[in-house]
Amino acid sequence: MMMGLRSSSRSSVTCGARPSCWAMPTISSRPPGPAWRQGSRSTRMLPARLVTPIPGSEHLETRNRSEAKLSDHNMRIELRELGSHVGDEVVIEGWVQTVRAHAKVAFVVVRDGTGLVQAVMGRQDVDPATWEAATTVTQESTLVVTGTVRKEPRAPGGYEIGVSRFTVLAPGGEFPIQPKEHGVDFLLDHRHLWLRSTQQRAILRVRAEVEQAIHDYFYERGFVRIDTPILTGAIGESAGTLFETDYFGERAFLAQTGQLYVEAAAAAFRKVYCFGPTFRAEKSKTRRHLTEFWMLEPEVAFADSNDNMRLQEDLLTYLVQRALERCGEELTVLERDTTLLERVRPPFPRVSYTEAVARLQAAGSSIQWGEDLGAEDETKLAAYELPVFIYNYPREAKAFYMKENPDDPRTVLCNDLLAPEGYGEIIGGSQREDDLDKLLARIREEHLPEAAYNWYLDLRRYGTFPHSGFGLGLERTVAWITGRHHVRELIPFPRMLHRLTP
RNA sequence: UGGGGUGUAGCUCAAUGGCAGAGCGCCUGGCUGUUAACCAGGAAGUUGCAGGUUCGAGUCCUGCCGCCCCAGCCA
Repeated sequence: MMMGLRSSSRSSVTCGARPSCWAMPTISSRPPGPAWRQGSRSTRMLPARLVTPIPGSEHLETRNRSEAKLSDHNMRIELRELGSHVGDEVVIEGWVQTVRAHAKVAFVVVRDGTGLVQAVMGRQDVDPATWEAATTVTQESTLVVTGTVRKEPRAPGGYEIGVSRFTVLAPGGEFPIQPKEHGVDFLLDHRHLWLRSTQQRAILRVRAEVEQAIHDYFYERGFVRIDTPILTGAIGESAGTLFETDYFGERAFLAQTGQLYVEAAAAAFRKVYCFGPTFRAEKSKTRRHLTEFWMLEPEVAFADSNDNMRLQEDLLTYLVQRALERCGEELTVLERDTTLLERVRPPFPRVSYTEAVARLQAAGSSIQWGEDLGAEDETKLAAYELPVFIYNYPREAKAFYMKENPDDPRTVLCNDLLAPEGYGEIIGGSQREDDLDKLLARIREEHLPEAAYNWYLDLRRYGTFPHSGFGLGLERTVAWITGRHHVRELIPFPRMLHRLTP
């Protein structure tokens, strides 16, 4: 959340797990596996067939349409529906994944974004121009292929298309990303092309599913989505961690949290959340940091810190279950061991900060009460199968807006949630200080600009109320669910230190 | 900002201080069902930049630059 306000070798990217076909260029150093075989999403969650007769299509160029004089039975389909078209002559559009051309038979594996299919032709079964086109086409060339669908156990995905027409809409050129490992830097420089690879597609599908699950979860529970501003005014010392921009001659900053705004909205709607991009100018260079990332921030009126933790574990359980239920193929492609994910159920273990320090000291750590937990400490504490809550930190280690713990004023009512398997902090939350005088005292103690927080203090002047909320880092959460090492792969176009393009 | 690595063909990497190479990709040819196909051949290099040591530097030394990992900061 917004703690910031307080004061404010190279390696090869395994884009995939194994050095393998470009379809899953991976950061090197992983054992080979069969992930590339899992190209097709098959028929899982296939809704009604999305069949569109070619004659109605607007985007195919005339020449292609005229070349494909289709009978009434010819249909343009998406590859995910392939299984329901066995025996049909269909038209597919997509990109070349691999080509295997022999003297008298050729195989072209086509990806259309919804699935994968092998197009096959015998030399004597097609005209010379078609044969020439299919045997000289290169990776990522754009195709329109007409042919008959049949079951074929030898084909990837179990089906293939016997080609009758094969049209190259555009050449693939010398596609930079090859069927092999690449370095991280190279892949990130080509992120716009890397997205097409099997593992990257799987990763981003899981991300999209989790995002949808977030909205579904809160919608079904009566939360109101509040979109908070991205451009914000000056708020003082914390500027070092904020991206500054010019706002008609005024200083403005890109938001690093929506929390203050959802606190205001909580008094209007009781249960609210915001979910959007957030910006941190910290010069962090670790696998857990991005300068632009997506954060979910629920805020609930009349919820105390315990209610807050219950919401967190219930939400996270829901998100993990959704990913397991609907992204099984993606997790398989990613070679994610899902045994631990399947056990994610409330309640999660709860360890107080004070207890955590005692445990760490007993284990030989030199940490002293009052110090914030380091990454190594967190990893030790997260040695559970479930995510673990660490709650009630010393107030000096946390943000000004966190509510003083009535049972131990040295601490505040807050929690971090540490994911297992070394993924670390994915949530930070707290009960908010709802007492005007105490909040004001904290703002002064931190030497924050009081005037900038005047409207925030109004929330305590006019019908103040107990409330709690938290911030969940989307990329960190999805990194854990998908088992990826670095958050940069969990966002389509990562923004990091010294990386602003593509 | 510290600490540790690393930089050689388009890409991934080799090369005791002694002729700069392989695989992939690309081009040419061969091969009825491939599975990252395979076989044969071809094109492809200012070894990150600037100095230095040496008969000789990709290799050793100094400085600079880029990137990666870890830490701090946090989601």
